[in-house]
Amino acid sequence: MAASHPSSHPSGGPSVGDQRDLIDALARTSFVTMAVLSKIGAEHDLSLTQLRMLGILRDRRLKMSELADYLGLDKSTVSGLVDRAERRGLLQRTPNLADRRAVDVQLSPDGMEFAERGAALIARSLSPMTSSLTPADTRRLTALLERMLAGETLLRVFERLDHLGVDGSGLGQVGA
Amino acid sequence: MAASHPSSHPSGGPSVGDQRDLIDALARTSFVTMAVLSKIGAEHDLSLTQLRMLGILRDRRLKMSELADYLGLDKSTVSGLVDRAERRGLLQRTPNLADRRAVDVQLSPDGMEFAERGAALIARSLSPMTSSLTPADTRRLTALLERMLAGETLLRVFERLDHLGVDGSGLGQVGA
DNA sequence: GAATATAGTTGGTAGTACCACTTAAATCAA
DNA sequence: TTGATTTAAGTGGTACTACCAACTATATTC
Repeated sequence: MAASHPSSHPSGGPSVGDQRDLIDALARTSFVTMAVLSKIGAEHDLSLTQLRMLGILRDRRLKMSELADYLGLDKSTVSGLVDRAERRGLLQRTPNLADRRAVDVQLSPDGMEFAERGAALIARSLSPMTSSLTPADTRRLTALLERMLAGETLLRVFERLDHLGVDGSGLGQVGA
Repeated sequence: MAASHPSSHPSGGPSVGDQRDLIDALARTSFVTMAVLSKIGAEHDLSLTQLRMLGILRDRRLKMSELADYLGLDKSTVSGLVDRAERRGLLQRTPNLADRRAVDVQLSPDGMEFAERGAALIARSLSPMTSSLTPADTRRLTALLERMLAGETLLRVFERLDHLGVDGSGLGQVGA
């Protein structure tokens, strides 16, 4: 995760080194961000995944399988996640009216309040990191990240990964 | 995870809205980055944590407890992680010469090669996202992230979280 | 040299996440 | 319209992650 290479790149090249630097910075940023999120979750007995689930359900009511798609997880995994969250009173299952096989999931009033306060708490916990920037840099960084993310969704990212031969050119097999 | 608020902020204010925008962008970026990392790991039977461990050990040889600190995990958790990685031949435990209680961990030759190829693969997999930026923006974004991260380590972040009363002003208790 | 602390491991528990399988409902086809 | 297939959700089983409490062996301190 820590690159070391000449920071200038060969004359006409596509700035491979710069890309590597950015990727390193992204990875580090992400680990820090995730660590904060997961720590805050842990303080309230919520895993990152549960946190994410609440975040997604904050402004949506979804069928189980849709929720699984959003999270990028197997349906059976989501069954378990929803079970536990329902047991804690954070969300509710209700039968889907249009399709009697399907089950809708939505936050309970308690869950909604919990999610609201959680979002505020997360913002507050990350702000020490973000506030080390000047206001102008803050806006610049946000703009750049948004430009980079434009049109990116987990689904699209995964599709690329599937198609672009992660396997074919992969790591080979070392262990069992 | 998706904010919606007026993008300009009241005259003299400390740009609370801008901070929120940045935090949103960071969270989204992190989820995408993590999703890619964990997908690639999964293709090769490595969890995010294992991936991270290999990344850390790529240019370091550490005692178990130091590794635990780097990862922010309990020592017993790291015992298990190292067990499994060792079983796959990715790393080796060797007794520490200076302290006979301690155990050093380092990548095996296989593990080193694995980690090298993994780093390259990760770079390739994230590059579709990063390459949507112009070379100049790539460098700008990297610089801003690095400025933000300057002096940030997981330890410092966690310390702040501990001291800054995440509990006191937290979410209250809703579930069990 | 005895009390205490530290390094690492073990055992136990809860949660995450997968796959293969099952059941019920919906859709498609002959 | 019945019969085959697909789809939604959940079960059971396994492996891994991560924690805590307890334990062993070595270090440090008094």
